[in-house]
Amino acid sequence: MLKMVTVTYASPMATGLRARWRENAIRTIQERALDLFDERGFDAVTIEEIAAASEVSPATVYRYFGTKEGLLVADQFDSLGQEELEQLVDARDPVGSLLRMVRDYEAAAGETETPRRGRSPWRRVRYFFQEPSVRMAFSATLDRAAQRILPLVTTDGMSETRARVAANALVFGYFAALEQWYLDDGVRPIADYVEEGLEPLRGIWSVKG
Amino acid sequence: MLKMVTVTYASPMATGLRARWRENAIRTIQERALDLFDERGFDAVTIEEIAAASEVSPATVYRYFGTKEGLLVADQFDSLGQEELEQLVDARDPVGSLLRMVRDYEAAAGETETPRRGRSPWRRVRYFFQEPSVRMAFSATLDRAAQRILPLVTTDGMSETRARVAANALVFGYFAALEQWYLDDGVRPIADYVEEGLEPLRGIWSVKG
DNA sequence: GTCCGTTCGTAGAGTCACTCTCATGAGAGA
DNA sequence: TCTCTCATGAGAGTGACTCTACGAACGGAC
Repeated sequence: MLKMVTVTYASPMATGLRARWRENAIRTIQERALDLFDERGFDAVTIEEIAAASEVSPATVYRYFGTKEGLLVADQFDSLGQEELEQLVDARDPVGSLLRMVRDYEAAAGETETPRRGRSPWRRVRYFFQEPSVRMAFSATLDRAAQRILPLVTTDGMSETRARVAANALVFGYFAALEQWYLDDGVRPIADYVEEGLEPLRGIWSVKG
Repeated sequence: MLKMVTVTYASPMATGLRARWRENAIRTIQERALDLFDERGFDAVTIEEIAAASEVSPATVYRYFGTKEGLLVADQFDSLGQEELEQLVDARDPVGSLLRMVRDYEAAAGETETPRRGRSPWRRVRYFFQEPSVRMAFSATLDRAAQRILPLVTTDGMSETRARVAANALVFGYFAALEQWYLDDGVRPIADYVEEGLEPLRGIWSVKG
């Protein structure tokens, strides 16, 4: 059975008590889940166990994450509003835009998270590439991202077909770069891989239609 | 629950009685399934019903197709041997190779299948883009295809990262072209969309690393 | 501080995709 | 014709995911 879900994520900077609890629960569930996955493997852990370990009901886990895979693939992209996305993406240079986003993300992550292994993002990303069903869910997220950026990477005079190809190339090219980063044990920053790997794609946006 | 499956498909030109029956069963199951899906929608049909309509046991459906989505996404690529693939793909011009494969496929399909709507490939492809879980399964197939062609599209001096990006761009670019073809109601042959859409990707293999 | 409406987590039952094991029967080879 | 092989079917089981109330606590209004 292959399910697809869209989940509403918390609004940024929630202030109420209720919202605070929610944010905390989300974090707790994700951490407990990751602990269990690391300990016994993704398939061997049930949602019920995760819920119990997080002291919430299974229904709550589904409400927050939609699917088991959603526990790992908390899609950054999906939570972005279309307007925010428009501000981030420059149709003239989508590769550069992506690169900037990756750099910003890495910088932000470097501040809040412990750099040692066993911590994010390593811990999660491992499953993206090792656990087939998670990889699939991640692919689906990227597919959705491609659809969303489609209008943003379409330059004047570019045919719709080429625009679609371009969007997919960009997004799944990022996937490829990320995988190489993972396979290299993350010795260099992700941005390096994206920059080097996607360089040839720049031609797509500088060639005449 | 998101499952991933690899299924062994029938060897080409099976000669025995047993094998013949098998091939026939596979066709029957797929057709009955498609009938039911068209009639009541993908989600509303259970494997049990498909099995009953095809006069086989549910276990057999799973044996042949692995998943419910597998009934629609009978991956052409997965059934190809690596050697065959190597003969088909020219590392100098992967886009051209893909184009040739698409043209051959369309030509072959044009002979055996009725051209009118409601017949393949239209009937099946509709689900690729409309049914989320099927779309996901198709993405996964393409992802696997990208991994398989990786060594075949790597030219001398191309870094591994760029090779990965190239493979993904090619395969998911094809996805994009196919979707545009679908959205256009298939008025022009698929090959046209692939040719036009992937044209800018040729630069990837003609640019210096 | 109290009351009310809304929101949100929980309980519980149900569906169905998918797995596994085992026994049987029918093709395939001698 | 006999036996070996192996695919099929039967049946039980697992667990992801859904749906429908229900109850409680939050937040605002006064």
